[in-house]
Amino acid sequence: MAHLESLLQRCSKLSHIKQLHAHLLVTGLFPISASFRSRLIELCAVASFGDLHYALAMFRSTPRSAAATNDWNAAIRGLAAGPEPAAALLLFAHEMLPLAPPRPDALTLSFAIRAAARLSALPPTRQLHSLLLRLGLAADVRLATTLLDAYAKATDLPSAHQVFSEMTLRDVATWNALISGLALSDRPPDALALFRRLSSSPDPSDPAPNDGTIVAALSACAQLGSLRDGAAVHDYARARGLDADVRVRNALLDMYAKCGAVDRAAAIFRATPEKSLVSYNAIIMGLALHGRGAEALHLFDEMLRSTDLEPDAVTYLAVLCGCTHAGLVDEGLRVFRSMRVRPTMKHYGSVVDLLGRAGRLTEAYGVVESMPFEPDVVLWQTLLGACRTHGEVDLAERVSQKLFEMGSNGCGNYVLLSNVYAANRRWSDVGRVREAMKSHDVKKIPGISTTEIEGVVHTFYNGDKEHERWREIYRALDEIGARIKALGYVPDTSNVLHDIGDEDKENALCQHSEKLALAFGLISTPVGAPIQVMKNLRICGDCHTVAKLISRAYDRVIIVRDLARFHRFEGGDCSCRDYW
DNA sequence: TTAGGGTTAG
Repeated sequence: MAHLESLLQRCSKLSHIKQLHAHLLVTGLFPISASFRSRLIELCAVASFGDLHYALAMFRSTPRSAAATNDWNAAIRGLAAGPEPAAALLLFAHEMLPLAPPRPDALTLSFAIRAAARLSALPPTRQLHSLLLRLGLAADVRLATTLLDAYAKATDLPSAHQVFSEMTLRDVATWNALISGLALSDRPPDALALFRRLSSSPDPSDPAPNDGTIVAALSACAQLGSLRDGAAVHDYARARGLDADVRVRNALLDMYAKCGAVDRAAAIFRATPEKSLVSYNAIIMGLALHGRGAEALHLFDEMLRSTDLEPDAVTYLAVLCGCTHAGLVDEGLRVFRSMRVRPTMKHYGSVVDLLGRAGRLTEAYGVVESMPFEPDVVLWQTLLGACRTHGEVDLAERVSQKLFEMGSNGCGNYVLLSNVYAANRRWSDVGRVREAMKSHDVKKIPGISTTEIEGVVHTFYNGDKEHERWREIYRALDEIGARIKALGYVPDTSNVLHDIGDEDKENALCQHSEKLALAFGLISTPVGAPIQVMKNLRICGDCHTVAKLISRAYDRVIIVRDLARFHRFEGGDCSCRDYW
Protein backbone atom coordinates (compact mmCIF):
# COMPACT_ATOMS: atom_id res chain seq x y z
CA MET A 1 0.00 0.00 0.00
CA ALA A 2 2.80 2.40 0.77
CA HIS A 3 3.87 2.64 -2.84
CA LEU A 4 0.25 3.34 -3.88
CA GLU A 5 0.18 6.20 -1.40
CA SER A 6 3.24 7.76 -2.91
CA LEU A 7 1.89 7.25 -6.43
CA LEU A 8 -1.34 9.00 -5.49
CA GLN A 9 0.56 11.96 -4.13
CA ARG A 10 2.58 12.23 -7.29
CA CYS A 11 -0.40 12.23 -9.68
CA SER A 12 -0.19 15.34 -11.82
CA LYS A 13 -2.12 14.30 -14.91
CA LEU A 14 -5.41 12.64 -15.65
CA SER A 15 -3.53 9.75 -17.25
CA HIS A 16 -1.80 9.07 -13.91
CA ILE A 17 -5.18 8.80 -12.22
CA LYS A 18 -6.45 6.48 -14.93
CA GLN A 19 -3.40 4.24 -14.62
CA LEU A 20 -3.87 3.99 -10.87
CA HIS A 21 -7.56 3.29 -11.35
CA ALA A 22 -6.77 0.56 -13.87
CA HIS A 23 -4.25 -0.96 -11.53
CA LEU A 24 -6.75 -1.06 -8.68
CA LEU A 25 -9.39 -2.65 -10.89
CA VAL A 26 -7.03 -5.32 -12.19
CA THR A 27 -5.73 -6.19 -8.74
CA GLY A 28 -9.25 -6.16 -7.28
CA LEU A 29 -8.27 -3.53 -4.73
CA PHE A 30 -10.72 -0.89 -5.91
CA PRO A 31 -13.74 -2.03 -3.85
CA ILE A 32 -11.57 -3.11 -0.92
CA SER A 33 -9.26 -0.23 -0.22
CA ALA A 34 -11.83 2.28 0.91
CA SER A 35 -9.59 5.15 1.94
CA PHE A 36 -7.43 4.91 -1.15
CA ARG A 37 -10.42 4.67 -3.47
CA SER A 38 -12.15 7.72 -2.08
CA ARG A 39 -8.98 9.78 -2.22
CA LEU A 40 -8.49 8.82 -5.83
CA ILE A 41 -12.08 9.81 -6.63
CA GLU A 42 -11.68 13.08 -4.81
CA LEU A 43 -8.41 13.95 -6.53
CA CYS A 44 -10.02 13.28 -9.87
CA ALA A 45 -13.10 15.33 -8.92
CA VAL A 46 -11.35 18.47 -7.68
CA ALA A 47 -7.80 18.65 -9.07
CA SER A 48 -7.25 21.09 -11.91
CA PHE A 49 -6.00 18.23 -14.08
CA GLY A 50 -8.89 16.01 -13.01
CA ASP A 51 -12.13 15.11 -14.75
CA LEU A 52 -15.41 15.32 -12.89
CA HIS A 53 -17.16 12.87 -15.21
CA TYR A 54 -14.42 10.33 -14.77
CA ALA A 55 -14.56 10.81 -10.99
CA LEU A 56 -18.32 10.27 -10.97
CA ALA A 57 -17.91 7.17 -13.13
CA MET A 58 -15.45 5.79 -10.56
CA PHE A 59 -17.91 6.63 -7.80
CA ARG A 60 -20.82 4.99 -9.64
CA SER A 61 -18.80 1.86 -10.30
CA THR A 62 -18.24 1.38 -6.57
CA PRO A 63 -20.78 -1.12 -5.26
CA ARG A 64 -23.38 0.70 -3.17
CA SER A 65 -22.75 -1.61 -0.27
CA ALA A 66 -19.04 -0.74 -0.37
CA ALA A 67 -19.38 3.01 -0.86
CA ALA A 68 -18.30 4.78 2.31
CA THR A 69 -19.11 8.26 3.53
CA ASN A 70 -15.80 9.41 2.07
CA ASP A 71 -16.74 8.24 -1.42
CA TRP A 72 -19.98 10.17 -1.23
CA ASN A 73 -18.10 13.17 0.09
CA ALA A 74 -15.70 13.09 -2.83
CA ALA A 75 -18.51 12.93 -5.38
CA ILE A 76 -20.60 15.61 -3.66
CA ARG A 77 -17.57 17.86 -3.26
CA GLY A 78 -16.73 17.58 -6.95
CA LEU A 79 -20.31 18.27 -8.03
CA ALA A 80 -20.65 21.19 -5.60
CA ALA A 81 -17.61 22.88 -7.13
CA GLY A 82 -18.59 22.03 -10.70
CA PRO A 83 -20.78 23.73 -13.28
CA GLU A 84 -23.99 22.26 -11.83
CA PRO A 85 -24.00 22.52 -8.04
CA ALA A 86 -27.64 21.44 -7.99
CA ALA A 87 -26.46 17.95 -8.92
CA ALA A 88 -24.55 17.80 -5.62
CA LEU A 89 -27.75 18.50 -3.72
CA LEU A 90 -29.66 15.89 -5.69
CA LEU A 91 -27.01 13.26 -5.07
CA PHE A 92 -26.97 14.09 -1.39
CA ALA A 93 -30.68 14.41 -0.74
CA HIS A 94 -32.10 11.80 -3.11
CA GLU A 95 -29.43 9.13 -3.12
CA MET A 96 -27.28 9.35 -0.02
CA LEU A 97 -29.76 10.36 2.68
CA PRO A 98 -32.25 7.52 2.02
CA LEU A 99 -29.51 4.96 2.69
CA ALA A 100 -28.99 3.88 6.29
CA PRO A 101 -25.23 3.63 6.31
CA PRO A 102 -23.24 5.48 5.34
CA ARG A 103 -24.13 8.43 7.52
CA PRO A 104 -23.34 11.92 6.31
CA ASP A 105 -20.63 13.61 8.37
CA ALA A 106 -19.51 17.21 8.79
CA LEU A 107 -17.68 17.10 5.47
CA THR A 108 -20.76 15.88 3.61
CA LEU A 109 -22.77 18.73 5.05
CA SER A 110 -20.01 21.18 4.28
CA PHE A 111 -19.96 20.26 0.58
CA ALA A 112 -23.74 20.19 0.32
CA ILE A 113 -24.04 23.62 1.94
CA ARG A 114 -21.35 24.94 -0.43
CA ALA A 115 -23.52 23.74 -3.30
CA ALA A 116 -26.54 25.56 -1.86
CA ALA A 117 -24.39 28.68 -1.43
CA ARG A 118 -23.23 28.58 -5.02
CA LEU A 119 -26.87 28.32 -6.09
CA SER A 120 -27.88 31.17 -3.75
CA ALA A 121 -30.73 28.85 -2.81
CA LEU A 122 -32.52 29.41 0.47
CA PRO A 123 -34.73 26.28 0.82
CA PRO A 124 -31.88 23.75 0.68
CA THR A 125 -29.82 25.98 2.99
CA ARG A 126 -32.61 25.84 5.57
CA GLN A 127 -33.02 22.08 5.20
CA LEU A 128 -29.27 21.51 5.55
CA HIS A 129 -29.24 23.81 8.57
CA SER A 130 -31.84 21.70 10.34
CA LEU A 131 -30.04 18.50 9.39
CA LEU A 132 -26.81 19.99 10.74
CA LEU A 133 -28.53 20.62 14.08
CA ARG A 134 -30.03 17.11 14.17
CA LEU A 135 -26.61 15.59 13.50
CA GLY A 136 -25.17 17.53 16.43
CA LEU A 137 -22.70 19.49 14.30
CA ALA A 138 -23.63 22.96 15.49
CA ALA A 139 -20.35 23.53 17.33
CA ASP A 140 -18.23 23.03 14.21
CA VAL A 141 -16.86 26.52 13.45
CA ARG A 142 -16.03 25.87 9.82
CA LEU A 143 -19.39 24.26 9.15
CA ALA A 144 -21.24 27.11 10.82
CA THR A 145 -19.21 29.58 8.73
CA THR A 146 -20.15 27.73 5.55
CA LEU A 147 -23.77 27.88 6.63
CA LEU A 148 -23.56 31.58 7.44
CA ASP A 149 -22.08 32.19 4.00
CA ALA A 150 -24.87 30.20 2.34
CA TYR A 151 -27.54 32.25 4.11
CA ALA A 152 -25.77 35.45 3.10
CA LYS A 153 -25.47 34.33 -0.53
CA ALA A 154 -29.18 33.49 -0.49
CA THR A 155 -29.62 37.10 0.75
CA ASP A 156 -31.19 35.94 4.02
CA LEU A 157 -29.08 38.26 6.16
CA PRO A 158 -31.20 37.87 9.31
CA SER A 159 -30.48 34.13 9.30
CA ALA A 160 -26.80 34.73 8.55
CA HIS A 161 -26.68 37.12 11.47
CA GLN A 162 -28.43 34.65 13.71
CA VAL A 163 -25.96 31.89 12.89
CA PHE A 164 -23.16 34.35 13.64
CA SER A 165 -24.56 35.42 16.98
CA GLU A 166 -25.34 31.87 18.10
CA MET A 167 -21.76 30.73 17.50
CA THR A 168 -19.81 30.50 20.73
CA LEU A 169 -16.52 30.51 18.86
CA ARG A 170 -15.84 32.62 15.78
CA ASP A 171 -12.62 32.80 13.90
CA VAL A 172 -11.55 35.36 11.34
CA ALA A 173 -13.18 33.52 8.43
CA THR A 174 -16.52 33.68 10.26
CA TRP A 175 -16.25 37.46 10.53
CA ASN A 176 -15.10 37.75 6.94
CA ALA A 177 -18.03 35.70 5.71
CA LEU A 178 -20.50 38.02 7.41
CA ILE A 179 -18.72 41.22 6.39
CA SER A 180 -18.57 40.17 2.75
CA GLY A 181 -22.12 38.83 2.93
CA LEU A 182 -23.35 42.22 4.07
CA ALA A 183 -21.25 44.01 1.46
CA LEU A 184 -22.58 41.85 -1.36
CA SER A 185 -26.20 42.09 -0.17
CA ASP A 186 -26.51 45.79 -0.68
CA ARG A 187 -25.73 46.58 2.95
CA PRO A 188 -22.24 48.06 2.73
CA PRO A 189 -22.76 50.42 5.70
CA ASP A 190 -23.47 47.42 7.93
CA ALA A 191 -20.46 45.61 6.50
CA LEU A 192 -18.24 48.58 7.37
CA ALA A 193 -19.72 48.84 10.84
CA LEU A 194 -18.90 45.18 11.44
CA PHE A 195 -15.38 45.72 10.11
CA ARG A 196 -14.90 48.62 12.52
CA ARG A 197 -16.27 46.53 15.37
CA LEU A 198 -13.72 43.80 14.66
CA SER A 199 -10.77 46.07 13.93
CA SER A 200 -11.25 48.05 17.13
CA SER A 201 -12.41 45.20 19.34
CA PRO A 202 -10.89 45.25 22.82
CA ASP A 203 -11.92 41.61 23.30
CA PRO A 204 -8.79 39.42 23.07
CA SER A 205 -10.90 36.43 22.05
CA ASP A 206 -11.88 38.22 18.83
CA PRO A 207 -9.58 37.30 15.94
CA ALA A 208 -7.26 39.80 14.26
CA PRO A 209 -8.44 40.93 10.81
CA ASN A 210 -6.55 39.34 7.91
CA ASP A 211 -6.28 40.03 4.20
CA GLY A 212 -9.74 38.55 3.63
CA THR A 213 -11.21 41.04 6.08
CA ILE A 214 -9.56 43.89 4.20
CA VAL A 215 -10.88 42.64 0.88
CA ALA A 216 -14.42 42.40 2.24
CA ALA A 217 -14.25 45.86 3.83
CA LEU A 218 -12.85 47.40 0.64
CA SER A 219 -15.61 45.85 -1.40
CA ALA A 220 -18.11 47.58 0.91
CA CYS A 221 -16.32 50.93 0.42
CA ALA A 222 -16.31 50.43 -3.34
CA GLN A 223 -20.05 49.86 -3.38
CA LEU A 224 -20.63 52.80 -1.12
CA GLY A 225 -18.42 54.99 -3.29
CA SER A 226 -16.88 56.34 -0.14
CA LEU A 227 -13.31 57.40 -0.79
CA ARG A 228 -12.89 58.48 2.81
CA ASP A 229 -13.83 55.06 4.20
CA GLY A 230 -11.83 53.28 1.53
CA ALA A 231 -8.71 55.28 2.22
CA ALA A 232 -9.14 54.62 5.95
CA VAL A 233 -9.29 50.85 5.32
CA HIS A 234 -6.23 51.23 3.09
CA ASP A 235 -4.34 53.01 5.91
CA TYR A 236 -5.38 50.32 8.34
CA ALA A 237 -4.17 47.59 5.99
CA ARG A 238 -0.87 49.32 5.30
CA ALA A 239 -0.18 49.83 8.99
CA ARG A 240 -0.56 46.09 9.57
CA GLY A 241 1.25 44.90 6.49
CA LEU A 242 -1.96 43.56 4.96
CA ASP A 243 -1.65 45.45 1.68
CA ALA A 244 0.81 43.25 -0.21
CA ASP A 245 -1.45 40.34 -1.17
CA VAL A 246 -2.51 40.55 -4.82
CA ARG A 247 -6.18 40.13 -3.92
CA VAL A 248 -5.93 43.05 -1.52
CA ARG A 249 -4.19 45.09 -4.23
CA ASN A 250 -7.00 44.25 -6.64
CA ALA A 251 -9.66 45.16 -4.09
CA LEU A 252 -7.80 48.43 -3.45
CA LEU A 253 -7.62 49.44 -7.07
CA ASP A 254 -11.23 48.46 -7.61
CA MET A 255 -12.22 50.56 -4.61
CA TYR A 256 -10.26 53.62 -5.74
CA ALA A 257 -11.69 53.39 -9.26
CA LYS A 258 -15.25 53.05 -7.97
CA CYS A 259 -14.75 55.93 -5.57
CA GLY A 260 -13.80 58.25 -8.42
CA ALA A 261 -10.02 58.16 -7.84
CA VAL A 262 -9.10 56.28 -10.99
CA ASP A 263 -5.57 57.73 -11.05
CA ARG A 264 -4.86 56.27 -7.64
CA ALA A 265 -6.25 52.99 -8.91
CA ALA A 266 -3.86 53.15 -11.85
CA ALA A 267 -0.94 53.91 -9.52
CA ILE A 268 -1.74 50.86 -7.41
CA PHE A 269 -2.05 48.75 -10.54
CA ARG A 270 1.38 49.88 -11.75
CA ALA A 271 2.93 49.27 -8.34
CA THR A 272 1.55 45.72 -8.11
CA PRO A 273 4.39 43.36 -9.06
CA GLU A 274 2.45 40.16 -9.68
CA LYS A 275 -0.60 41.27 -11.61
CA SER A 276 -3.35 38.70 -12.01
CA LEU A 277 -6.12 38.55 -14.58
CA VAL A 278 -8.39 40.20 -12.01
CA SER A 279 -5.88 43.08 -11.66
CA TYR A 280 -6.16 43.76 -15.38
CA ASN A 281 -9.92 43.29 -15.44
CA ALA A 282 -10.42 45.66 -12.51
CA ILE A 283 -8.26 48.47 -13.88
CA ILE A 284 -9.67 48.11 -17.41
CA MET A 285 -13.19 48.31 -16.00
CA GLY A 286 -12.17 51.25 -13.81
CA LEU A 287 -10.82 53.18 -16.77
CA ALA A 288 -13.91 52.24 -18.77
CA LEU A 289 -16.25 53.64 -16.12
CA HIS A 290 -14.35 56.91 -16.29
CA GLY A 291 -14.66 57.13 -20.06
CA ARG A 292 -10.96 56.48 -20.59
CA GLY A 293 -11.50 53.89 -23.29
CA ALA A 294 -8.25 54.47 -25.15
CA GLU A 295 -6.23 53.70 -22.02
CA ALA A 296 -8.42 50.67 -21.33
CA LEU A 297 -7.71 49.37 -24.83
CA HIS A 298 -4.02 50.09 -24.39
CA LEU A 299 -3.83 48.02 -21.19
CA PHE A 300 -5.79 45.24 -22.87
CA ASP A 301 -3.21 45.16 -25.66
CA GLU A 302 -0.41 45.22 -23.14
CA MET A 303 -1.96 42.28 -21.35
CA LEU A 304 -2.20 40.27 -24.57
CA ARG A 305 1.30 41.20 -25.69
CA SER A 306 3.41 41.01 -22.60
CA THR A 307 1.76 38.58 -20.19
CA ASP A 308 0.67 34.96 -20.25
CA LEU A 309 -2.78 35.92 -19.00
CA GLU A 310 -5.71 34.79 -21.12
CA PRO A 311 -8.60 37.26 -21.29
CA ASP A 312 -11.86 35.88 -19.92
CA ALA A 313 -15.49 36.93 -20.28
CA VAL A 314 -15.06 39.72 -17.73
CA THR A 315 -12.02 41.15 -19.57
CA TYR A 316 -14.00 41.45 -22.79
CA LEU A 317 -16.93 43.01 -21.00
CA ALA A 318 -14.62 45.62 -19.47
CA VAL A 319 -12.93 46.42 -22.79
CA LEU A 320 -16.27 46.67 -24.61
CA CYS A 321 -17.59 48.89 -21.85
CA GLY A 322 -14.55 51.15 -22.29
CA CYS A 323 -15.14 51.38 -26.04
CA THR A 324 -18.85 52.10 -25.50
CA HIS A 325 -18.32 54.97 -23.10
CA ALA A 326 -15.58 56.52 -25.21
CA GLY A 327 -17.37 56.14 -28.54
CA LEU A 328 -14.67 53.83 -29.91
CA VAL A 329 -17.13 51.94 -32.06
CA ASP A 330 -14.91 50.28 -34.62
CA GLU A 331 -12.32 49.32 -32.01
CA GLY A 332 -15.11 47.77 -29.91
CA LEU A 333 -16.43 45.79 -32.86
CA ARG A 334 -12.95 44.55 -33.60
CA VAL A 335 -12.51 43.37 -30.01
CA PHE A 336 -15.93 41.69 -30.08
CA ARG A 337 -15.11 39.81 -33.29
CA SER A 338 -11.75 38.71 -31.92
CA MET A 339 -13.15 37.25 -28.69
CA ARG A 340 -11.48 34.03 -27.62
CA VAL A 341 -14.33 33.04 -25.30
CA ARG A 342 -17.97 32.44 -26.15
CA PRO A 343 -19.88 35.73 -25.94
CA THR A 344 -22.70 35.85 -23.39
CA MET A 345 -25.86 37.94 -23.45
CA LYS A 346 -23.92 40.68 -21.64
CA HIS A 347 -21.36 40.88 -24.43
CA TYR A 348 -24.08 41.18 -27.04
CA GLY A 349 -25.77 43.80 -24.85
CA SER A 350 -22.53 45.72 -24.71
CA VAL A 351 -22.19 45.68 -28.51
CA VAL A 352 -25.81 46.77 -28.91
CA ASP A 353 -25.03 49.63 -26.53
CA LEU A 354 -21.83 50.44 -28.45
CA LEU A 355 -23.64 50.67 -31.79
CA GLY A 356 -26.80 52.18 -30.32
CA ARG A 357 -25.10 55.10 -28.62
CA ALA A 358 -23.25 55.84 -31.82
CA GLY A 359 -26.58 56.02 -33.68
CA ARG A 360 -25.97 52.86 -35.71
CA LEU A 361 -29.36 51.46 -34.77
CA THR A 362 -29.91 49.27 -37.80
CA GLU A 363 -26.67 47.46 -37.09
CA ALA A 364 -27.56 47.24 -33.40
CA TYR A 365 -30.87 45.62 -34.29
CA GLY A 366 -29.03 43.30 -36.64
CA VAL A 367 -26.83 42.14 -33.75
CA VAL A 368 -29.94 41.39 -31.68
CA GLU A 369 -31.38 39.31 -34.51
CA SER A 370 -28.15 37.42 -35.08
CA MET A 371 -27.71 36.38 -31.45
CA PRO A 372 -27.75 32.66 -30.73
CA PHE A 373 -30.20 33.19 -27.84
CA GLU A 374 -33.43 35.01 -27.11
CA PRO A 375 -32.87 38.67 -26.11
CA ASP A 376 -33.67 39.45 -22.49
CA VAL A 377 -35.37 42.51 -21.03
CA VAL A 378 -32.09 44.31 -20.34
CA LEU A 379 -31.00 43.96 -23.95
CA TRP A 380 -34.26 45.42 -25.29
CA GLN A 381 -34.00 48.25 -22.78
CA THR A 382 -30.50 49.02 -24.03
CA LEU A 383 -31.84 49.28 -27.55
CA LEU A 384 -34.77 51.40 -26.38
CA GLY A 385 -32.32 53.73 -24.67
CA ALA A 386 -30.47 54.14 -27.96
CA CYS A 387 -33.77 54.88 -29.71
CA ARG A 388 -34.38 57.64 -27.18
CA THR A 389 -30.94 59.15 -27.69
CA HIS A 390 -31.45 59.24 -31.45
CA GLY A 391 -35.21 59.84 -31.59
CA GLU A 392 -36.00 56.63 -33.52
CA VAL A 393 -39.77 56.27 -33.29
CA ASP A 394 -40.43 53.13 -35.36
CA LEU A 395 -37.82 50.96 -33.72
CA ALA A 396 -38.74 52.33 -30.29
CA GLU A 397 -42.35 51.23 -30.82
CA ARG A 398 -41.31 47.73 -31.88
CA VAL A 399 -38.95 47.38 -28.94
CA SER A 400 -41.53 48.67 -26.48
CA GLN A 401 -43.98 46.10 -27.80
CA LYS A 402 -41.42 43.34 -27.18
CA LEU A 403 -40.82 44.59 -23.65
CA PHE A 404 -44.52 44.72 -22.97
CA GLU A 405 -44.98 41.16 -24.29
CA MET A 406 -42.20 40.02 -22.00
CA GLY A 407 -44.07 41.40 -19.01
CA SER A 408 -41.61 44.19 -18.33
CA ASN A 409 -43.64 46.97 -16.75
CA GLY A 410 -41.05 49.32 -15.31
CA CYS A 411 -41.40 53.07 -15.40
CA GLY A 412 -38.17 53.35 -17.42
CA ASN A 413 -39.69 51.68 -20.50
CA TYR A 414 -42.55 54.19 -20.60
CA VAL A 415 -40.31 57.17 -19.92
CA LEU A 416 -37.95 56.20 -22.74
CA LEU A 417 -40.77 55.68 -25.23
CA SER A 418 -42.41 58.91 -24.17
CA ASN A 419 -39.11 60.74 -24.62
CA VAL A 420 -38.79 59.39 -28.14
CA TYR A 421 -42.24 60.79 -28.95
CA ALA A 422 -41.44 64.07 -27.22
CA ALA A 423 -38.22 64.43 -29.20
CA ASN A 424 -40.36 64.12 -32.34
CA ARG A 425 -42.99 66.52 -30.93
CA ARG A 426 -45.67 63.83 -31.06
CA TRP A 427 -47.55 65.08 -28.02
CA SER A 428 -50.68 62.96 -28.46
CA ASP A 429 -48.50 59.87 -28.36
CA VAL A 430 -46.82 61.20 -25.23
CA GLY A 431 -50.29 61.47 -23.71
CA ARG A 432 -51.13 57.93 -24.79
CA VAL A 433 -48.03 56.59 -23.02
CA ARG A 434 -48.95 58.47 -19.89
CA GLU A 435 -52.44 56.94 -19.95
CA ALA A 436 -50.93 53.50 -20.42
CA MET A 437 -48.73 54.10 -17.40
CA LYS A 438 -51.75 54.97 -15.32
CA SER A 439 -53.71 51.91 -16.37
CA HIS A 440 -50.88 49.42 -16.04
CA ASP A 441 -49.90 50.07 -12.42
CA VAL A 442 -46.35 50.88 -13.41
CA LYS A 443 -43.55 50.29 -10.96
CA LYS A 444 -41.50 53.41 -10.38
CA ILE A 445 -37.94 53.44 -9.16
CA PRO A 446 -37.45 56.68 -7.27
CA GLY A 447 -34.32 58.64 -8.14
CA ILE A 448 -31.98 58.80 -5.17
CA SER A 449 -28.75 60.75 -4.89
CA THR A 450 -26.30 60.69 -2.04
CA THR A 451 -23.33 62.80 -1.12
CA GLU A 452 -20.95 62.29 1.74
CA ILE A 453 -19.84 65.21 3.86
CA GLU A 454 -17.30 64.57 6.58
CA GLY A 455 -18.19 60.93 6.85
CA VAL A 456 -21.94 61.46 6.94
CA VAL A 457 -23.99 60.25 3.98
CA HIS A 458 -26.80 62.62 2.99
CA THR A 459 -29.62 61.18 0.90
CA PHE A 460 -31.91 63.10 -1.44
CA TYR A 461 -35.06 62.13 -3.34
CA ASN A 462 -36.60 64.12 -6.16
CA GLY A 463 -38.18 67.24 -4.72
CA ASP A 464 -37.76 66.13 -1.14
CA LYS A 465 -37.75 68.40 1.86
CA GLU A 466 -36.66 65.80 4.37
CA HIS A 467 -33.20 67.16 4.89
CA GLU A 468 -32.83 69.33 7.97
CA ARG A 469 -31.27 72.10 5.86
CA TRP A 470 -33.81 71.91 3.04
CA ARG A 471 -34.63 75.63 3.14
CA GLU A 472 -30.96 76.54 2.60
CA ILE A 473 -30.69 73.92 -0.13
CA TYR A 474 -33.62 75.35 -2.08
CA ARG A 475 -32.29 78.88 -1.64
CA ALA A 476 -28.96 77.67 -3.00
CA LEU A 477 -30.77 76.11 -5.97
CA ASP A 478 -32.35 79.46 -6.76
CA GLU A 479 -28.98 81.16 -6.66
CA ILE A 480 -27.42 78.43 -8.81
CA GLY A 481 -30.26 78.84 -11.30
CA ALA A 482 -29.60 82.56 -11.58
CA ARG A 483 -25.86 82.14 -11.99
CA ILE A 484 -26.00 79.46 -14.63
CA LYS A 485 -28.74 81.26 -16.57
CA ALA A 486 -26.28 84.08 -16.87
CA LEU A 487 -23.96 81.56 -18.52
CA GLY A 488 -26.65 80.71 -21.06
CA TYR A 489 -28.45 77.82 -19.35
CA VAL A 490 -31.80 76.84 -20.85
CA PRO A 491 -33.66 74.06 -19.04
CA ASP A 492 -34.09 70.92 -21.14
CA THR A 493 -37.58 69.82 -20.24
CA SER A 494 -37.73 66.94 -22.70
CA ASN A 495 -36.83 64.55 -19.90
CA VAL A 496 -39.92 65.42 -17.91
CA LEU A 497 -42.73 63.06 -18.65
CA HIS A 498 -45.66 64.64 -16.93
CA ASP A 499 -48.15 66.74 -18.73
CA ILE A 500 -47.50 70.02 -16.97
CA GLY A 501 -46.77 73.55 -18.03
CA ASP A 502 -43.26 74.64 -18.92
CA GLU A 503 -42.71 76.52 -15.69
CA ASP A 504 -43.78 73.54 -13.61
CA LYS A 505 -41.58 71.34 -15.75
CA GLU A 506 -38.65 73.53 -14.88
CA ASN A 507 -39.51 73.18 -11.24
CA ALA A 508 -39.78 69.40 -11.51
CA LEU A 509 -36.40 69.39 -13.21
CA CYS A 510 -34.63 71.66 -10.81
CA GLN A 511 -35.65 69.44 -7.94
CA HIS A 512 -34.04 66.29 -9.30
CA SER A 513 -32.26 64.47 -6.50
CA GLU A 514 -28.81 65.01 -8.01
CA LYS A 515 -29.37 68.76 -8.13
CA LEU A 516 -30.38 68.78 -4.47
CA ALA A 517 -27.26 66.82 -3.63
CA LEU A 518 -25.10 69.19 -5.69
CA ALA A 519 -26.61 72.26 -4.03
CA PHE A 520 -26.07 70.74 -0.62
CA GLY A 521 -22.48 69.91 -1.56
CA LEU A 522 -21.89 73.51 -2.59
CA ILE A 523 -23.16 75.01 0.66
CA SER A 524 -21.54 72.49 2.99
CA THR A 525 -18.00 72.18 1.63
CA PRO A 526 -15.22 74.78 1.50
CA VAL A 527 -14.82 76.92 -1.61
CA GLY A 528 -12.90 75.04 -4.27
CA ALA A 529 -13.38 71.59 -2.70
CA PRO A 530 -14.53 68.81 -5.01
CA ILE A 531 -18.10 67.57 -4.73
CA GLN A 532 -18.96 63.93 -5.18
CA VAL A 533 -22.47 62.61 -5.81
CA MET A 534 -23.80 59.11 -6.36
CA LYS A 535 -27.03 58.44 -8.20
CA ASN A 536 -29.00 55.19 -8.36
CA LEU A 537 -30.21 55.84 -11.95
CA ARG A 538 -28.64 57.41 -15.02
CA ILE A 539 -28.10 61.13 -14.69
CA CYS A 540 -30.58 63.06 -16.84
CA GLY A 541 -29.52 65.35 -19.66
CA ASP A 542 -30.56 68.49 -17.90
CA CYS A 543 -28.74 67.64 -14.68
CA HIS A 544 -25.69 66.88 -16.79
CA THR A 545 -25.82 70.35 -18.33
CA VAL A 546 -26.35 71.95 -14.93
CA ALA A 547 -23.42 70.10 -13.41
CA LYS A 548 -21.17 71.30 -16.22
CA LEU A 549 -22.25 74.89 -15.65
CA ILE A 550 -21.88 74.68 -11.87
CA SER A 551 -18.35 73.37 -12.30
CA ARG A 552 -17.60 76.52 -14.29
CA ALA A 553 -19.63 79.07 -12.35
CA TYR A 554 -18.33 77.92 -8.96
CA ASP A 555 -14.93 76.64 -10.07
CA ARG A 556 -15.48 73.19 -8.58
CA VAL A 557 -14.63 69.69 -9.65
CA ILE A 558 -17.82 67.62 -9.54
CA ILE A 559 -17.77 63.85 -9.74
CA VAL A 560 -21.05 62.05 -10.33
CA ARG A 561 -21.18 58.27 -10.24
CA ASP A 562 -24.41 57.16 -11.87
CA LEU A 563 -25.74 53.71 -12.66
CA ALA A 564 -23.56 53.37 -15.73
CA ARG A 565 -20.36 55.33 -15.24
CA PHE A 566 -18.52 58.31 -13.78
CA HIS A 567 -18.90 61.88 -14.98
CA ARG A 568 -16.15 64.26 -13.94
CA PHE A 569 -17.12 67.90 -14.44
CA GLU A 570 -14.49 70.60 -14.47
CA GLY A 571 -14.37 74.09 -15.97
CA GLY A 572 -17.70 73.61 -17.77
CA ASP A 573 -16.86 70.27 -19.42
CA CYS A 574 -17.50 66.66 -18.57
CA SER A 575 -15.05 63.79 -18.91
CA CYS A 576 -17.67 61.94 -20.98
CA ARG A 577 -17.41 64.70 -23.60
CA ASP A 578 -21.22 64.56 -23.69
CA TYR A 579 -21.12 61.06 -25.11
CA TRP A 580 -23.25 58.89 -22.86
C1' DT B 1 -9.28 16.58 14.17
C1' DT B 2 -5.44 9.06 11.55
C1' DA B 3 -7.22 13.33 4.59
C1' DG B 4 -10.21 16.32 3.05
C1' DG B 5 -14.40 21.32 4.67
C1' DG B 6 -15.42 27.65 5.70
C1' DT B 7 -14.33 33.80 4.20
C1' DT B 8 -11.55 37.25 0.27
C1' DA B 9 -11.01 41.31 -5.75
C1' DG B 10 -12.85 41.89 -11.64
